[in-house]
Amino acid sequence: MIWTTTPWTLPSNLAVCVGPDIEYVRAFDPARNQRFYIAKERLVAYPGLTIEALCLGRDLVGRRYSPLFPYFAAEKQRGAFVVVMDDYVTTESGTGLVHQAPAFGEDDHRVVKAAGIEAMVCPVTLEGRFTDEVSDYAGQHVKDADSAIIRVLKDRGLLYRHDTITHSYPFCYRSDTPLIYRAIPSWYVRVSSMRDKLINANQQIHWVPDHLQEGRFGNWLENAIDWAISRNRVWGTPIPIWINDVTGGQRCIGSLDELAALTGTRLTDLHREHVDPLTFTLPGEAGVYRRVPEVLDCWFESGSMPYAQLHYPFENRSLFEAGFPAEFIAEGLDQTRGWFYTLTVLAAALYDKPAFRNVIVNGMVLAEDGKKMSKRLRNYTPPDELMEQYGADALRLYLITSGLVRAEEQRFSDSGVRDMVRRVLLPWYNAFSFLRTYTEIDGWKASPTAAPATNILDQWITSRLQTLKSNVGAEMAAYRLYAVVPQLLDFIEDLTNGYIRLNRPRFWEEGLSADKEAAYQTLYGVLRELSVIMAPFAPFLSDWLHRELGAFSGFGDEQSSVHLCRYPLADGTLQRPDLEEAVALMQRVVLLGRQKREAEKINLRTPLATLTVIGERAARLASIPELAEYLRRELNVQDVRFDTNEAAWIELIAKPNFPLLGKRLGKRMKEFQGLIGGLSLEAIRTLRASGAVEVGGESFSLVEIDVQQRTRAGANIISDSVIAVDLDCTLSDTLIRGGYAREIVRSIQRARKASGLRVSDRIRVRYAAASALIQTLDEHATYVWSETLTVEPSADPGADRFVEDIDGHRFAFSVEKVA
RNA sequence: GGCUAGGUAGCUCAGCCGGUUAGAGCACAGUAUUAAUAAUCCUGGGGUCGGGAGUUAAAGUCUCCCCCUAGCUACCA
Repeated sequence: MIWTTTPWTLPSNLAVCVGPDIEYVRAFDPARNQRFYIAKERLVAYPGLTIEALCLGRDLVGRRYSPLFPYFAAEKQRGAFVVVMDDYVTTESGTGLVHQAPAFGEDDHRVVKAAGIEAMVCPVTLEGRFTDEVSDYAGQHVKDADSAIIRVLKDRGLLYRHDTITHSYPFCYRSDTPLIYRAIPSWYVRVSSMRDKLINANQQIHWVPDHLQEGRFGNWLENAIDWAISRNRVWGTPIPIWINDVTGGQRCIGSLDELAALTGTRLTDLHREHVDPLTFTLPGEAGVYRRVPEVLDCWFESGSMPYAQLHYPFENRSLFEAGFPAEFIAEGLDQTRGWFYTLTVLAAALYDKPAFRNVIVNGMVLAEDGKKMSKRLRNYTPPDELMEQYGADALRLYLITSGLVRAEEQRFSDSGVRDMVRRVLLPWYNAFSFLRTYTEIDGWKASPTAAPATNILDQWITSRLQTLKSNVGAEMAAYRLYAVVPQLLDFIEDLTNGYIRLNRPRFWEEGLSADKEAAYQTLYGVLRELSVIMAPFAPFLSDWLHRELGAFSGFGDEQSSVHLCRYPLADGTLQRPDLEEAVALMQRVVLLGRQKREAEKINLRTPLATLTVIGERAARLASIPELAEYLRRELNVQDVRFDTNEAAWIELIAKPNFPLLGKRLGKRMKEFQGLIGGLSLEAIRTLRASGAVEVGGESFSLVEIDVQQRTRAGANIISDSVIAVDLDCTLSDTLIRGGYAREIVRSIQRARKASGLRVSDRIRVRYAAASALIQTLDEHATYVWSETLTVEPSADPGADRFVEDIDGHRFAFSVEKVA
C-alpha cells in the first residue's frame, strides 16, 4: 500500500520504494478483505489490521505488482512495476512504501535509475496538461485531474483512504500559479568531477570578510553538484552543439570560422533565429546535423565575463593574459551561488586558476524599517532624490563606512547620508573656502617648489597628512574599505578644528608676509593632496576641489582630473611622531582648561593669569616650546607653565597591564592586581626611572605596569588619565577689564557684520561707555581698535546705533565705513 | 530543515585572538565659542551588550542550548 499527495503522478508510477532496513508487515484488513504490506511503525495510523507476516524492506525488493493504470503497462518489458529500495524512505508519515514517478521527483528519478530500470514516462506537457498517452485525462491540467483520478481509484476499490492535508507547495512568484516538478532533458557541466580545482582556486582568493572563503563559499564548493547549463526558453545564447539526426553524432562548434567551414554560412549575428536554421552534413556520414533546441543558462555568461569582454581568445590575447585573474571584484552576498561561483567554475575549468584575486562582498541593504527595500511598499527614499539632496559623494561615503562592505546587512538611513555631508563634505569644503577667501584678498598663487615648513603647526599638519596616507594605504591594501572613512574623519577634524582654528591669526595678518605665505602654501598643499586621497571615496567633490585648487597654482602641470593622478604615498621624512603626540596632548589640555572654566563659570573672553600643565608627559608637550603660545591663546591665559614634579598635584596609580600579565601570571593575577595597585609612589618612581620594579618576588617592566594619574584629593586641578592642568581662576580687576576688552571687540565685530562691512574695511566708531568700560578702553586701546580695524574712535554720548550690556555695563556705539 | 552571518543606548553602528569604569554619531537637554558662521566645541541624561546555562582568577567577547533577523540552500513521498 502506498501513500501520495500528488494523485496526478499515479498514472506515471513505475516502481515502489522501500527502506532496506525498515520492518514491514503483511497485514490483513478484515473489514475490506484486503491484504497489503505496510511499515510496522505505520500501523498506528491504520488500526484494525491483522498482522500475518514480518519482514525487512530488503526482502521485498524485486517483487512485482500490477500498475494502477493501464497506460504504460508495456513498460513492464523495460523493468517497471517492481519494488526497489533506498535509504531516503522514512516511517514518519505515509505507509513506508513510496510511489515512484521518476519524471516528477528528483529522488524518484535517482532511485529508479539506480535500480537499473530503463522505463521512463513523462505524460505531462510543459503547460502541465496530460498528453494523449493518458487517454482518459488528455489535455486536462494535472491539478484539475486529481479529483477524477481519486474517484476512479475509489470506484475500482483501489483507494484505501482519502484524507485532506495541507502542505506547502511551490508557487510561481510572478504569476502566483502552482508549480509542478517535471523531468526535462538538460545539458550538464560535470562540475562534480573538478571540485578539487574549484577548491584550489578558492584557496588563492582573498575574501573580505574572510569567513566567506571557508564558510559559505567554501562549503558550497565542497558540495558542488553538476551544473545544469541549458534552458528551454526562447531567448538566450544558443548552445553550440549540433546533433546528427541519423547517427546521433555530436559536434560542439567553437567559433564562427568553424561554423562557416561546416555550413558555408558566415554569421554576424549569433541570435537564435540566425543560428538555428544552419545545418550541415559530414562527408561519409549519413544524416544532417541540427542544433540542439536549448539555450545557455544566463549565469554561464556572467561567468564568461573575463573572456567575453575582451573577445578572447579570438582577440586581445596579451591584454587578457596581462589582466587575468582580475585584481578585484565586488558584488552582493547573494552572488555567492551566482557570479562568484560561475566565475570560479569557468576559470578553474579552463585555466586551473581563480578568476579574481580579491573580492569585497557587500551585504544587503535593508530599508530603515529593517525590511527589505520594496518598490511596492516604497519604504525608502528614491536614490535619485537622495543624490539630489545630499549628493552621490555623501551616499558613497555612507555606504563604504558601513558593514555593507564586509557582507553585513545595513538598515539604510537617510540621516546617515546627511551626516556624511555634515561631518565630511562641509568641513572639507569649508577648509577650501577659507583658503580661497584669504588668498583672493592677497592675490596669492601656489609655488611649485615650496620650502620645507618651519612653522610648527605647518610641520604638524604635514606630518598628520603623511600618517593619514600611510594608514589609508594600509587599509586599502587589505581591502578594508570600512576602516578608511574613520581615518578621514579624524584628519578633517584635525585640519579644521586644529590647524585652521589655531592658525587663523596668520591668515588674518595684513599684507603677505613670509609666514603667511608659508601658511597658505601648507594649507594649499594639504588640501591639494587631500583631494587626491579622497578621490576614490568622494569622487565628485574631490575632482571639483582639485580643479579649483589647480587654478590657484601659478604653474601648469596639472592633471585635468584628480582621477588621473597617482595615488599619493606617505613621505616618512615628513613624519614627526613626537610632534603629533605633543599636539594631541595640547588638545587634551585645551579640553581640560575649557572644562575648568565652565565649572568655574568664567567665560573664555576673560583672561586668567596662569595655566600649569602637570605630569611627566608635560615634558613632552614642553619639548616643543612653540606650542605654549597656542595654549596661551586657546585658553586665554597670560602665562603657561610646565611642572613635571607632579607629586604635589596628583597621585600616580599603577595598574597591571591585564592582557600582558594575565598570560604571564595566570591564576595569580588577582593577587598581583592588588600588589601592583598598592605600589608606593617610591616604587612607581623606581619603575619609571629604571624601567623595572620588583613586587611579590616578580619583576615587572614599564610595559607590564601602566602608570596613570589622578588628581590628589584637595588639589584644585583637573585631569584626565593622561595629563593634568592647574588653571588659576583667581580674578583681579585687571583680568576682568581684559575680559571687557574682548567683549567690546566682539560687540564691534558683530556690528561690522550686521552692517554688511567687508573683512578689510576700515571703520569709524563713536561710543558712549560706562566708566568701567572707559577705563578698559584706555588700557586696551591698541588691542581694541586694531583688532576691529578702527581708525577713528571717538567718544560720543549720543551714539546708540548698537547697545550692548557687558557684565552690567552699558556700551553704546555706532560704526561706519571710512571712505 | 541545513549552512553562513547578525542581535550592544530611543535610532544607525563601533568595540570582540577574554582584560581596567562598554564607546561614537544622530536625537534630546544644558552651555560655550564665533569675521570659515544654515559652521563648531563641551557637558549631561540615557545600556539586564537577544534569553538561559557553562568554562575561567577574569566573559559583551569563548562553549552549549534556545529565541529573533537576513542571505543562500534543501524541501519528504
